Amino acid sequence: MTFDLFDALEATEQSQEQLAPGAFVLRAFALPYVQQLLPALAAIEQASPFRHLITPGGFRMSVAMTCCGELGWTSDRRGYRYSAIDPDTGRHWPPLPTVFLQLAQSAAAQAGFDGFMPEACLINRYEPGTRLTLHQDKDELDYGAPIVSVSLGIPAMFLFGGNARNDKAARVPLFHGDVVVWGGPDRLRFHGILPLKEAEHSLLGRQRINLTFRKVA
DNA sequence: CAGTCGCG
DNA sequence: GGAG
Repeated sequence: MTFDLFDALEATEQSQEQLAPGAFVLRAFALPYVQQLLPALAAIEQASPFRHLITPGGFRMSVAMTCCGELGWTSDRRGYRYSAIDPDTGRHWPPLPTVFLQLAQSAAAQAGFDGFMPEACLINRYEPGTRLTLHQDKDELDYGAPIVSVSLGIPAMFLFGGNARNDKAARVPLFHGDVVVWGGPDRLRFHGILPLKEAEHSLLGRQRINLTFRKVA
């Protein structure tokens, strides 16, 4: 039988780790919000279903994505962009639920970023095998605001790299309820997710949901 | 190059 | 031969 610490670990008490001067892992920070988060997520998914985006290179992303908020992030052969309209439905993205905003603002403040006002929340759905290669979040006009990233469901190995693609990336296991916040001098750090291991979560099944909050403009 | 692939 |  195979078994390791990565499979067994899951933070149940809140704690804080500093990855860099402007980057923090807030363990279990989102747990008090989960009961309200999940029904809000179900409503968003019904209005703007998850879809696999195509990169400018013509490849299908393994993560399934949707968005909520005034603006949503999308990609196609023409490039990456933020849009007020969901290109799949032709309608506005669902509004940012109050509980989403409360969680994002309190996590940002906990990491030292007061007054965070995101207008976009990108929602990524991972299944075992799904990955996100090293990239920068640089489609926003405002790099003064941090990125707030919430993990729900099965664990994932987060890669936190440097400001250059070839910089060696730190590996940070992320579990249900963990929140990562990075901004200031670390706002443009490369980051990604290794292919997820097979796992099952009691609330979310064989999936990981990631909420990423950004101030776009 | 938010991708896959080849190489080592 | 597999992971990164």
